[in-house]
Amino acid sequence: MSEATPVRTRFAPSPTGYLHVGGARTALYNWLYARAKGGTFVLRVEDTDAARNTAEACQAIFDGMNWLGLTWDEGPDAGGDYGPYFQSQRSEIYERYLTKLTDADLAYEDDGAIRFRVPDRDITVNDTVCGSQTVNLHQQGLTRWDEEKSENVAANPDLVIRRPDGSFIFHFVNVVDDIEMKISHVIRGMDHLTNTIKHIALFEALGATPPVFAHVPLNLNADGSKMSKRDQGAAVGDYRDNGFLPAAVNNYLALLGWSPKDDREVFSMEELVEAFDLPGINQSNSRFDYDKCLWMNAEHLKALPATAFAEAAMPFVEQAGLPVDDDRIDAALELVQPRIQVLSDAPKWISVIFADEIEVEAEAGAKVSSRDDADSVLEALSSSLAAVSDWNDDDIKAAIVEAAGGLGVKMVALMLPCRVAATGSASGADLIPMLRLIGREKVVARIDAFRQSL
RNA sequence: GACCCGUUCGUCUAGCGGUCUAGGACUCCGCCCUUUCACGGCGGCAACACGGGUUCAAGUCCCGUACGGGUCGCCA
Repeated sequence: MSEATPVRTRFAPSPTGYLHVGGARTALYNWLYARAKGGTFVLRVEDTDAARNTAEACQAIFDGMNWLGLTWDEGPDAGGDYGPYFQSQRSEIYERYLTKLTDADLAYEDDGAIRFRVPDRDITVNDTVCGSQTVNLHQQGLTRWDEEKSENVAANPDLVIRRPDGSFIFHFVNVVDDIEMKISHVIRGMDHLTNTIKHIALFEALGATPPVFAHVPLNLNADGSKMSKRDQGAAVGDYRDNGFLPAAVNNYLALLGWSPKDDREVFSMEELVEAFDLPGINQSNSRFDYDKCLWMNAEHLKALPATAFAEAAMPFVEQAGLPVDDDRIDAALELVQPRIQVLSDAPKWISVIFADEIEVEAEAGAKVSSRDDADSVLEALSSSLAAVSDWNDDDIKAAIVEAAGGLGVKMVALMLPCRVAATGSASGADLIPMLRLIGREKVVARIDAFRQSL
């Protein structure tokens, strides 16, 4: 029977001006589940709080989801049979459902507002992640916690579903929309778990069968605090700007609160769809680990074909003002692909190839200049490299070996001085290919200049 | 305050009564590889919140405590 019910999941964000990673993960789980089950993923914008909802705020959500590749089958722009997909445009539907309630005497007016008559009986939610719990809302709602007084005060257990100004309350529209949009599975944050009892009461009062619920644990900062907009890694847009791959972010987010139950960690989107299922969702909150997210991105970067990597890196190269038409760009990118963690690192690593002048980092420079033989080492390097007629990797290496031989030291001893003098840094991409790309004249000139500065 | 959910290495997690002297991953450290820098390979440090039960046997089941999170709105 349930097999016959088509899977329809939804992500219902409220436009806040950015897509939060917590929201993105919820969206991902809904998307993944719909894809895995051959179902439909619906995007619905919960913009009933008109004051703070703007077109730009909505666009930020769409941009974030599009970047992640979490495309929706129904929703804004995509259309669908159950629109409109903005709650602000669905008042007529809500009025119709409200009439159902009032006609059945399940709602009544109270001081201009309208309240739903909460039933005085046990209601049970069977959550896929958290198990089942039973509550009598009527009895529990008799008192309520007063924040200012710090004590419980008498309360009306009946739920306000429409304000005196005619606007509807979240709990009501949320349920109505899920009924109207034929949502089969509600996958959302654990913060809604307790509210779900209210929702079920509403579903039942409206004569609808509640969907399957799966409340996923929350993501917190590394220190256990709540993630807010300013926190590192909180906004999806930052990942795009910092050179993360969407697949890597999805991969990391998927693993934060869900596990395939084996030792696999690096997944493509297709593999994620294949492996994802509701029982794999964990029950406890998790903390965001930016380092591991970086590692994940590096893994995805390394797995990219060289052309795809170059394509992904190019915007960052261009933004840094590097000569994108230079024929050494592709070779340079190939050199850094296995080494960088985020695409935005690429320009830093390769800019030294194209720069007219370089600045030697103080710490790196000191490592070389503090050596007694610094001057003779640099001189040997300079003259040896200057004499290379065919500037290729083998001959460059041979020249360094030769310089070392002349000084009676191993080649290894010259690598760091050479790197620092030619690139200005003690670390970076594979040195000999780097020297090749920089070019003989520049390499020699830089070594000489560094020697002068000693 | 009431109610709800949770608690395995610093972090993400595997574990669904014996195979756990608790496995994998990130981070950190060491070794190897190597022309440097990295990658990679190998190895190391590091956890069952606490207390009671149940059981021949508990990380795994039950109860309590502590801690963390959430909900109690005419916010979403």
